[in-house]
Amino acid sequence: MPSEFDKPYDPKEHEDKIYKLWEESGFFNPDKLPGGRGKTFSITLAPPNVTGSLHVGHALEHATSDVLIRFKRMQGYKTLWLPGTDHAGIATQNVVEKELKKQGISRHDLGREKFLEKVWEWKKKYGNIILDQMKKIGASCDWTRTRFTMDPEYQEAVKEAFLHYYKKGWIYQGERVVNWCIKDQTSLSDLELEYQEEKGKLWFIKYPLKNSKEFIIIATTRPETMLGDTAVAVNPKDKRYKNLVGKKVLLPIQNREIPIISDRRIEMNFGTGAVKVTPAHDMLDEQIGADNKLPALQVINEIGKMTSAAGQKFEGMKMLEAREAVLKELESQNLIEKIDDYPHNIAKCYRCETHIEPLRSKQWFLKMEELAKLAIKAVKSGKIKFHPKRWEKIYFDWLKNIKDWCVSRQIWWGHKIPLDGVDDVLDTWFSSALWPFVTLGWPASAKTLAGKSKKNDLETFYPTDILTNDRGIINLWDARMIFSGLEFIGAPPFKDLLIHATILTKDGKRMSKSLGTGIDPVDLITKYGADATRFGLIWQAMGGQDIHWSEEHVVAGRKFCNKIWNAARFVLQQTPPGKKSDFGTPKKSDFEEGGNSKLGFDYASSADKKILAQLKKTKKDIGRLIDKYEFGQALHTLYNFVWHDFCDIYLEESKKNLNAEVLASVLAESLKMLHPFMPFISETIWGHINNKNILMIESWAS
RNA sequence: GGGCGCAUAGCUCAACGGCAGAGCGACCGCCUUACACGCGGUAGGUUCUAGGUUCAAAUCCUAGUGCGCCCACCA
Repeated sequence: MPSEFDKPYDPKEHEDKIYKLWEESGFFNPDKLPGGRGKTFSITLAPPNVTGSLHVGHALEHATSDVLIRFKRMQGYKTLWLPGTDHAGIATQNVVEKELKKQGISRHDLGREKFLEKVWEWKKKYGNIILDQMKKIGASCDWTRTRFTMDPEYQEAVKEAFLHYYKKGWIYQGERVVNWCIKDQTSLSDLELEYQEEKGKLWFIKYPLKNSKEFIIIATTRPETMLGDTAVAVNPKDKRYKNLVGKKVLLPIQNREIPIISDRRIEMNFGTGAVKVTPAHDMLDEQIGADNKLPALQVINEIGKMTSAAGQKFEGMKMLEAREAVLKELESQNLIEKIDDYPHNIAKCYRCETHIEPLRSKQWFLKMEELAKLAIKAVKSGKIKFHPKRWEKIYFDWLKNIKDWCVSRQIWWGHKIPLDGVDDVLDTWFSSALWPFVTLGWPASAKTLAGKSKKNDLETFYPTDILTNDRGIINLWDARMIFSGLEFIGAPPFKDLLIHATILTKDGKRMSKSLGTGIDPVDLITKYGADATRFGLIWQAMGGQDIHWSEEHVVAGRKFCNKIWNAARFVLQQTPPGKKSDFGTPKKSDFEEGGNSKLGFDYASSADKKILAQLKKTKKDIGRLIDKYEFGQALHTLYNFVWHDFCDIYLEESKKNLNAEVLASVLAESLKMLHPFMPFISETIWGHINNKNILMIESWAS
């Protein structure tokens, strides 16, 4: 009886040791796993950004992936869970810039090369913190295969992918109004915006008609852009303005003649039904401008200041200063009809929260039409299944209304666009989209397929079995991985896409680091242990439903650990030292009449028979539930069996009427079932009752 | 503006057409030799509201209220 059993279970005494044991065994690596293992089971980790540390949502994701991997490993699959991190372009550039700002340095002071060195330093430090956090929660990833989205091989792969599209004619350069962040100095995709309601105003401005004393009144939230107006537009069905279409107005301040045109996209019910058209600073206006062959006048530049086209009076002013100046001027000319309060959504950069300035700019685009079709078909046909199914809708809605993907970014940290004379980098999601196959060796592996006796990773593990992530990146990442996999490999990157619960704060708000509402899983692990943390997360995240964070379940997990610990202690007390071999596992025949092992049915009491039957059922149920990704249900079932059926009833019974063999084997089987969920404590106890194998690779079926 | 999700015990959540459950907390007994991170017991619910379908509704339908999320070019 080891003395450590004399105290309550203390995870700190065991977890690091156990993790080291697993790592040294080599069994995280599928190539080192014993046995035949014809079937494979693979997951590529959703690579966390190297921007900082993980939160409790990641921990849930990693705990559930680890349940699957450990379960399948014990079931005899050749299991690979491939880890890594993402360079996360703008996000990482931003945090490093912030860090430098504390020292009073900007990235421009350093210059591109020196700045990138700093980012690499950051990556080295924080990339490792993230991976260490994963180890703490017990993730059984194959660390020998760890990848980073900027590894040299990865850079080659991104180049290959880009050029593949380029040769197909799907990459083109276009000058368009894009979402421009005036702080980060880069374009952003629609998916990289966040909207925030602000108390704005709606200004009603009188535009004088040419050769007339009359006005047409337009409504706008952005009066400063009027300096770049090249038309006024109304709906063709709008009777109020029918006789004005085709006439001209004299644009105030600029004294420029601009036409009144009609366009069906104009909403009659908004404002006055007449709209100023500024093709250089609004996406809809740009389209209207293109359809009506209007010129585009850029009056705001990429740093958010007025250009010479805005007129001498305004040139060099910041956008908001210009707004005041323009309004003052209009006021003095008595051209403001009225001002309404108008709360509306303002687009902001999702990384730095600066207002987005729609701006005309030369960017690289990837044609999406064919790729979107591929992605739609893969899910429609059932090759890829969403869990829960309803998330498909988010995916289809986006793909069906897809716009070409602006893949260029004007930042420094990222994959360079592999064309001569272009110093832009690629959208970070362009490289993430290739993750499931580049991490398995594409494109090099794809070229060396023929004639090899040993299969390479891509052949062996692609398509992966399941991917799990938060609903927030269904389109940003999942959709793009799906069409990339289909385009480059000819097969979807995974079979199942599991959208897990989003963990909200107790009062239902999104967890956010900046708001200080995030919870660090490492704090929980320190306080309660990794198994308890895993237990709490899985226990609470029953289905795909959002959950309000609640630490009580982690408390329950800690208590459960102690319960298991003490049950093991009791069983060890009932078994004389040196009789480790008695902890065999029941065989199929043990559950059947006529079985002749000493655990056998015929030898057992009714209590023995009952617990063996309950064990058999529990094991079956748990296997079925894990395969359905119902981890919470599986854990509840297991908890009920271990605590109530085994400890409360059978253990008590065995105090009166001991069958040491049955007692020991039920403990052994319980540990196996517990292992995917609570790997540390189960492995620790296993070490005391069995000296042949480590539990991690014990056979589930037995 | 459109779409989706949620509303069940004090709190966090199960149950998805057939007697409403768990964890945490509360209360009352117990240091019963595995475990007080425990054991035994108790209290606590008109399942958001109003209708409807059904022999039967927390569960299905309709409308409403509240909360959360996503999408969208009403400037």
